[in-house]
Amino acid sequence: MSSRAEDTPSPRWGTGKPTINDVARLSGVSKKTVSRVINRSPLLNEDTRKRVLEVISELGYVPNPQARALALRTNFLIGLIHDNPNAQMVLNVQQGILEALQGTDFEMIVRPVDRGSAAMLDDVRHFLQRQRLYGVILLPPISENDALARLCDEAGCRYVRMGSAELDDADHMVASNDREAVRAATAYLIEQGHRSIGLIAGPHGFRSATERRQGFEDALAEARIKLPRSLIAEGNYTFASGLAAAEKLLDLSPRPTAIFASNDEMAAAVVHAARQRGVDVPGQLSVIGFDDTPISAHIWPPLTTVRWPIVSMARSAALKLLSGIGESDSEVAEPSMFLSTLVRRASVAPAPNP
Amino acid sequence: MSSRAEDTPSPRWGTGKPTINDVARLSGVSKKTVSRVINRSPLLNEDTRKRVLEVISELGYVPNPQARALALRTNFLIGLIHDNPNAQMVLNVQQGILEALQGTDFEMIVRPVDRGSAAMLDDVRHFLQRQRLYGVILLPPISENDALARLCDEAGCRYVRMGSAELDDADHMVASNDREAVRAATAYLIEQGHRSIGLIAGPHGFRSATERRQGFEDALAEARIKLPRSLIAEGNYTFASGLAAAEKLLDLSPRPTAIFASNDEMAAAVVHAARQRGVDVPGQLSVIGFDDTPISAHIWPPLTTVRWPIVSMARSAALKLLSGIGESDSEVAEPSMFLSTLVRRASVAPAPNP
DNA sequence: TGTCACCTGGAAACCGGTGTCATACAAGTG
DNA sequence: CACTTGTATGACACCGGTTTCCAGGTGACA
Repeated sequence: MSSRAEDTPSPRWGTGKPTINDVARLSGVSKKTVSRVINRSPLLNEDTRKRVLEVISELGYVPNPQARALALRTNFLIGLIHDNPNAQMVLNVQQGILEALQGTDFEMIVRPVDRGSAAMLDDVRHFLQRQRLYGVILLPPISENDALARLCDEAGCRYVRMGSAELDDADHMVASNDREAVRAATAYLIEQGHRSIGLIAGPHGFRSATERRQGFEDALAEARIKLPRSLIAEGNYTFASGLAAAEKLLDLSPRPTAIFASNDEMAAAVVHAARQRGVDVPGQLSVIGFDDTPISAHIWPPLTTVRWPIVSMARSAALKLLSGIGESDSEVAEPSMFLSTLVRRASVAPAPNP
Repeated sequence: MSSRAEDTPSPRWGTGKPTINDVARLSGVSKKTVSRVINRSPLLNEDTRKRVLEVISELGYVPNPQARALALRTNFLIGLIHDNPNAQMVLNVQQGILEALQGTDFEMIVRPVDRGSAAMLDDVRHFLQRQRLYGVILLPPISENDALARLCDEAGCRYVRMGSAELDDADHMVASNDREAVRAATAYLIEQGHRSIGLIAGPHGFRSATERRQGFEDALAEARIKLPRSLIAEGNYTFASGLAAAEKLLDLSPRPTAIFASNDEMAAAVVHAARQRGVDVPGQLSVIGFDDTPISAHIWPPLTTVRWPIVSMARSAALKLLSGIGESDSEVAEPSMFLSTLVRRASVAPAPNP
């Protein structure tokens, strides 16, 4: 029909949908009044509200979120920025966030990033500037990156970091007490008579790794057990790295009688490596992991591990965002510290007699 | 300043950001011309374009996506609707979709739903109506729900279903050839001398379950092996259900010498159950799974399994959405059928001599 | 009854882009 | 030279909500 078309994506919505004007006309009030009904303004005649609501449901009117977003200068989107340490964890976090968003107008958009990439910060900056999200949630391990938090500040974007460390800043952080949880787990091994306990630490520079390692050392120190350097191996939270670390520990002589791995992937690798060389778990080797991911229950023997309430933490992080960080009107503060607990399964047995 | 404030969420963006008007003023052209530059309109003087681009980069101008969305009646959001069958799979799909969205203005929002819930369809309907997404991608197993596809049609929302069946409708579907892949996997077991092979089927009513079962039966029929009913157990793709099914099969006498499980979770359960009752895998029992999720490589022994190119499929599904389904101008059709392949690991051995 | 504070609701502006159409100007054409 | 054709640009309405500002109506109170 038109003489020439400029190149634009073809629209699709907005043809048959009723607008706020239709509602206003049919209920005999102004747009503004309808808007007041939608936004639950308290200064509003009860009869008017009812009438408008009737028309709304009759017409099946749904306010256009784009228009709302434009007018309100908020886009009702929460971002989840993560660099996938573990699929189950990411999905649990998504679940927690979505639980918090339930019943609100907010939605979640997901942004995986590449921790290793040099362009990571620029990517995120670009992302934040373009999308102008209401706020973002940062997942460990990338949440430990302070530059990222500064970036959010600069971009004027609210944020909450999930972590496994002490709270530096309760307004922007939700954390679990990894150190204490690992101390308790290690103490449990010691209780079972183990004296030669190997540690597969997390990657250098990660707060969670440090916390877990400290918890481990706390327990040994309490029991006055010395920790030779050789009993410490490092992995980067992947199965492959755990395998290498486990092999190193299992080749020691004398072999440790127990190993604490800083996450389940690496603990699974320990079990894997042990089986490969005919070492019986838990008969000759006890193993404890961390995370309580499904794999810990599915392998044989099922892993004793530390469960951290990741879904609750994520939910709390999202609520914290929505309740307006640092704004004085947040009535009930969301909890910021969560307790992890030891889940006892079959991968731990009393230490064999020498 | 104002005498009274109505209750609205506090805005946060839009205070300091340069707008298209700023760019227009500073480069001495009209808004429309700036808009043309942004949208890469071809009818545009090269010098003007350069000048505007300079001003844009100088100002650090970023177009407001909400305003664009409103004007274009499209919100540049792709929805992923899934009911979590498996964390790794969901995450792989997210990765594939995001790869496809890379460099476009689109973002992905995630919507997990509860397959069991009666309110599921209403939830989704409500979600689609409210968000007015550009399009959605449906993941199995929920993608097999025809009512859901109809819902998308009614809501005027583009969609692509990912599946494991034949293509009913290549415009709206991306699929893998499960049947053939399972046939090949089963044939491999037969090649290894197995004659008594158990099947842990997927849940009744699921297309993927049917396809895989048929592939299994195809292979047996080819080799003229009879399949007694007792060798078929059913699970619902969870570890727990796999455990129950595995126990049933392992308690048979004579015991099957191999088991094909319709996904890795259930295959892992078979290994788990076997170990529990001292049956050696693969010495006394060979196992094959399906999906090639990480657990298949991490348990001992590592599982032989069928890998389907889920990331590529998801990427293709997203590209299919973006390229405008059913619109005549889609130049190169996205591939719709993907081939799954057998990954041979240590869980299969030749059948023991009776 | 007059004054005033307090609700309520309408008109118009606004959020920040894009579409339509008109216009100015250059080049091609018979 | 008048007339079409085509290119580059601008004015202005519009997307569908929200907000500002103001006026009319109401009840309380002197």
